Amino acid sequence: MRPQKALDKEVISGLTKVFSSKGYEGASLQDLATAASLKKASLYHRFPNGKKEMADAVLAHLQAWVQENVFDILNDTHTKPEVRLKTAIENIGVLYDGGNRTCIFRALSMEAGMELFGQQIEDGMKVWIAVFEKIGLELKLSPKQAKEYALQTLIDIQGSLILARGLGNTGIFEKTLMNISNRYLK
Amino acid sequence: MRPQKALDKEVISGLTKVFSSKGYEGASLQDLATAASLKKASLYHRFPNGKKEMADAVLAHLQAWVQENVFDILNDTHTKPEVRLKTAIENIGVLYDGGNRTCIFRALSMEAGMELFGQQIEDGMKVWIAVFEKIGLELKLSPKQAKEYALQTLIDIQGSLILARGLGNTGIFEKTLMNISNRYLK
DNA sequence: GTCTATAGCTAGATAGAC
DNA sequence: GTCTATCTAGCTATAGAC
Repeated sequence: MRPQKALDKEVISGLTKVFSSKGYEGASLQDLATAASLKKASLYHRFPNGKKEMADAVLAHLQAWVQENVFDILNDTHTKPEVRLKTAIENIGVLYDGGNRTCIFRALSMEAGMELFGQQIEDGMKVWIAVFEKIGLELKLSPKQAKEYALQTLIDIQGSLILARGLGNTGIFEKTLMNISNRYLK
Repeated sequence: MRPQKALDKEVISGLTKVFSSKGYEGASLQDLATAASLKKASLYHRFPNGKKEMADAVLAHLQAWVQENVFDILNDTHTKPEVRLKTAIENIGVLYDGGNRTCIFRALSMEAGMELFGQQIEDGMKVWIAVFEKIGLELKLSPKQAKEYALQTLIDIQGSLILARGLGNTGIFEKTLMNISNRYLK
């Protein structure tokens, strides 16, 4: 075997950028290979099932990052909930590169993507909602309020990312993250 | 000349559905032709500059609809602002088919689309914000609040559309429209 | 494990009959 | 104005050398 040219992490990182910015159909194998610093055939060696498997790997990688840096933080009952919330929201800022990166759910939820990833997107969103609902309860919100705040948190993140991109103004996203925090902690 | 087979309105309607649901790259000429009840070559007769011109026509058509059914309503100073707002929000519900339809800005704002439509999306969003800012002032909000409410209105619409689609639950969108209304009129 | 080369197909777009 | 037929370029994916 020839030596491994690109590290797995670099490959996934490149694929993530392409899928996030171009969507599933918009991402060509040529784009993906270039971003991964590999030739197309080498990508197929690592992902024998092709493009779908590459996107699955990206989703899994992001899911693991979010689990570690958002969900586990929010669920860490050894820390005060106010601190957990602040840290988690900071990490959400990192996840979306301060408003410069599109959410993968959005990128993969155009029609063709919905058929392939619809279930994963739905399940993923439900976990986000459940985790924010839980921290809301720990912050002494009523069950109804906790549910509403959790939904509004996701709406704010997704909506502000779209506006930030459309207006070319990442400040909208950063401001929205602050609003989310203030809503819980006021 | 042979008789016109499909009315302009039906053609635009078909193209709109395809671009909205599949995005710019995801929409193939075959998809577009089928939805327009025409063959590919006939589409090119109506849109000599191809796919880009078709998407431009869809954008222009939606813009005109929004102008008439949202912006003009909100700006109609012969009616009380409370009534204008309610009517405009109802029409936004119609525009997005109660949460079933994706916003065209979102569908066209993946990377390839941003290069082609970025300016139109930015300009379009700015008009939305300006119009909602104006109605906020008429409803006696402070200038700062009017600006914030207008931004939040767009964030809520875009975000709730994404959640509605991702979760397969249009109720989230309908609920959010009510929240927008209540925020202004409380 | 990475590469060059290429198969097989579909994309966007065009020519020309009617 | 609509159609069938076709072009070229790009797509996803594979074969096989190293």
